[in-house]
Amino acid sequence: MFQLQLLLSILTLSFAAQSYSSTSQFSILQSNHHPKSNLLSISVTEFGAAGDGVKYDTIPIQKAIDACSTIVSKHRCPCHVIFPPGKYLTATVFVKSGVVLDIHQKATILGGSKLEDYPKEQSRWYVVLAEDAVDVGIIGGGEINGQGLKFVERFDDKKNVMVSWNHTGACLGDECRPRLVGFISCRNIKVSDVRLIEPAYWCLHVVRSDKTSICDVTIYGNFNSPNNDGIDIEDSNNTVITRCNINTGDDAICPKSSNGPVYNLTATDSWIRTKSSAIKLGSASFYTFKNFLFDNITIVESHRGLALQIRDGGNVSDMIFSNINISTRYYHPSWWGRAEPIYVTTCPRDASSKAGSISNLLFVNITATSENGIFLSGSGGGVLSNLKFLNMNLTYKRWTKFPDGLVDYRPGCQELVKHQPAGFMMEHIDGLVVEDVVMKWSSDESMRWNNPLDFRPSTRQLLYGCLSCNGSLSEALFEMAKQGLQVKFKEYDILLNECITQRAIREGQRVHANMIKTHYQPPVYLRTRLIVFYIKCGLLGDARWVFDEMPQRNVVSWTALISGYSQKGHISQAIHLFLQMLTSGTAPNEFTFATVLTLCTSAIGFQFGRQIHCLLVKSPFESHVYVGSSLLDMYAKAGKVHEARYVFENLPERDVVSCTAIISGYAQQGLFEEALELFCKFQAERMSFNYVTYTSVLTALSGLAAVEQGRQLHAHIIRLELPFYAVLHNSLIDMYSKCGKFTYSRMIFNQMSERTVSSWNAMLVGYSKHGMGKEVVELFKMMREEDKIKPDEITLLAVLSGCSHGGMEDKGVEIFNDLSSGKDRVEVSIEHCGCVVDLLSRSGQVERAFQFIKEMPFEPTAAILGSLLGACWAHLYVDIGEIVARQLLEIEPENAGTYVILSNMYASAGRWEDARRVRELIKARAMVKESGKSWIGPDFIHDTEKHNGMRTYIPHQSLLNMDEQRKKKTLLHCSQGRAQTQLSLMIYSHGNYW
DNA sequence: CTAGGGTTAG
Repeated sequence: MFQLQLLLSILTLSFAAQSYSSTSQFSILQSNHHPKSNLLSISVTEFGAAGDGVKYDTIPIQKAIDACSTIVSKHRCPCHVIFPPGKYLTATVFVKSGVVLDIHQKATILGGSKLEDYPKEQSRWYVVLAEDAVDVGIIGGGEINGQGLKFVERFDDKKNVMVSWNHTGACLGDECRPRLVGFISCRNIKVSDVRLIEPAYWCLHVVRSDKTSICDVTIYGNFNSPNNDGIDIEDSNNTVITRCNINTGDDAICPKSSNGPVYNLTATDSWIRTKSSAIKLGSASFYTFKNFLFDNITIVESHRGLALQIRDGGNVSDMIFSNINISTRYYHPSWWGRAEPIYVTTCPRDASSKAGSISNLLFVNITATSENGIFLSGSGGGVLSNLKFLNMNLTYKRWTKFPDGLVDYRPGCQELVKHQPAGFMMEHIDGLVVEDVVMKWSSDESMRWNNPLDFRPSTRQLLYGCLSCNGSLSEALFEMAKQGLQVKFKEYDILLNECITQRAIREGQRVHANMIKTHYQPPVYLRTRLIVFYIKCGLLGDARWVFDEMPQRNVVSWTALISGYSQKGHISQAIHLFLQMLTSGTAPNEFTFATVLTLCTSAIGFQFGRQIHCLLVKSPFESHVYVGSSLLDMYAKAGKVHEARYVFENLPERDVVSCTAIISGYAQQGLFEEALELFCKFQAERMSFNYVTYTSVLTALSGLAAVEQGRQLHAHIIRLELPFYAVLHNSLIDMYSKCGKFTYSRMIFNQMSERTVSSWNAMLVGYSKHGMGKEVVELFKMMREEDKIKPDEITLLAVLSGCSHGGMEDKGVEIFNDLSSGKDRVEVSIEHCGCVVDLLSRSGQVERAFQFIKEMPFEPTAAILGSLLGACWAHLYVDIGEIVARQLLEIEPENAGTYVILSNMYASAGRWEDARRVRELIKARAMVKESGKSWIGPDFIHDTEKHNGMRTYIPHQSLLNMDEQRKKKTLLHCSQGRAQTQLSLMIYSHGNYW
């Protein structure tokens, strides 16, 4: 099989190399640099190219190419366009069939940085581009330079920020940069003996092409530029890459199957250095990769060596990697890769992605020195099959100090997964041959790799098989049915685990049924697994049934069920269950606390949350990170940011979630500067973030209308190549919209693969806030026509307020009528009614507004009546105005403004006497606006407070500050009062924590 | 075995 594949690859190699000369039968080429015959070569200088690096030579170069093209069709032979020594500044030049760019060793084609000179379609932004052409090439020993740094934002490792962002306003982020050299739908391509330098984006891009030979090409891209891939072979077949030297910031050789398969790719005798993956298969690839050979390749100082990251479906098979020398190391964790010499995965990008398959890989004669191990992870739906590792020499040692070395990077599959490093990390593999593999560890103690081979559970099943042959659930179930009574703990455990990971409802039910049928009495552990299984499958009732039937329960069973209720939003049931748990005498653990505290984030739950905190103080879990983030989040959500911060500062350990929780705590309370300050602080401390952090930071930036910083953060987010998260996009939309940058927000909105109601709302609110009534109405119309997402209260509020401020009064009323009845009915609140009154008032329909107030199911607020009173004055509805003013004065008798409007209205209507009377009234009552009073007290109520007639104990500031000894004493003291609520009883009735 | 942070309005 493999021999055959090798043969195929070699055949491809010779075929592609010969194809050019076979078509150029008339070629009698002269020496490249001293052309004697003008017939077969044309110099760009003949068409007026200056080559001074200043003046744009786009037109002369194109004329030379076109002239050459004419020669090609006339004489049916190839024609060379010669670039003599010099610097030729240019925007896109289009290479035609039969034309070869022949660049002198001392000549450079320089990509211009003015994007307006490039073609209209961004898809054609290349410095050199061939489309639908045959027999094309670039040769001659010269250079094509994309001047990437003039376009690109760079990542500054030291400062951990992006710098020098360039864009034109017509485009955003990645799209603002031309690629360097492109061949689209071409055949017989030869790129040989050229230097491709500093691309602004991808460097050499071959798309939907056939028979390409790339040899003796040097590629250099700035190490800190994003997306400057070396060679991208997209939907193209029969490609040979040989004797190339690639030193660039992003993936060096990157086959992509975006719209079609990639067959027969050979890369040999090359040298690669990259801050990303040296060889990467599977960046947004959906189709087949087959018959690839990589031989005699040296990879140095890269962030990942050989990477097969099949995250979007597609089948990969028959690959050989032979004679490869790899060194991989850590760089900043925001770059792809974690120093794995070999990385193979089929983890889908996100829940909606198809799982691809990978089979028949041969790694032979591989030497690697790396800071991390080999990572082989299939996924539930995409097992890796038939992997062979022969004759490998692996050395593991660390020589850099970048963090997060113990975390593998599987975006979209399970997010970041912490694990001990291993020589080979393996998961979901079927068929593995390892022969003559030597692994050595450096003596450095810090590595502590005592697990050369780590088989994750799924792999163990497949390899050692208990019940299951080949890991197939249906076969395992068949076996289970056959064995009946014989099935015991271990088998049930494996089966249930598989059912849980695959969310296989029917299968899990059969396992459960088998237990019942055979009168098997599952131990607490297995019953708990059943609970988890039912919860994961959304069958809460069944989970509860298993729980209720349990003869004994442990903390895990309780916590699992509480969490199940919590996830489904059944807050009170969850709280009730927790109280039952306490009554039963089961001590909560850190998992329970982390779960239960999240139940207290609503206003109703806060009192309860404080009591949990009391309980926590006595437990050993007060300073646990997970518990701490829940706790601080609870305080923050209750508006108590100081307490939240206090909890945060006292956590002995911080992580992304706790840091994000405190940032978003500030942001949600409108303390945007504080949120940003913390974010910057964490950044300086090299804390790692994730999309949730960025979402919260964007909220803060949006609140401050800080577009510039928002844009920088956006650039940074793009660079991270995160999988799609709607919430993150929604925050971006909100940020740009609030700042009035609708080109950006709308572009993000339009490009979203899946929108949520918040996406629409963020857009609508933006338009509304900027008084763009027409846009509001149009977008809302689109939302209704698309009919995918149901509008909610916020949608209605945004639309109504947008219409009222954007001169679309009638439309607003119409939409209100639509949404306050019918199938997509929205719960109407007093705010909505206020908007409607405003709409009617503004359009002069004072009587209708008045009628509406009478009929609406709320008592009108002063603001609503005030807006109507204003309209009465403006449109001189004195009778209604008098009634409204009276109502208003009942609510706010001391509001002088009401009298003033009333008096003015009388005056406008010529009722001078009434006007004077009202003015007298103002004077007589000597109305002065009273200054506000309030009672300011400590946030933490001292000692006890009355609550529902019961006494409950609340932690107060002094308690938080106390040392352990005093804390206990105080609590003990508290516990002497025994008339507490049910919970308080639990807390204090024991001297120690259970 | 069980656990924490997230978008839109006011």
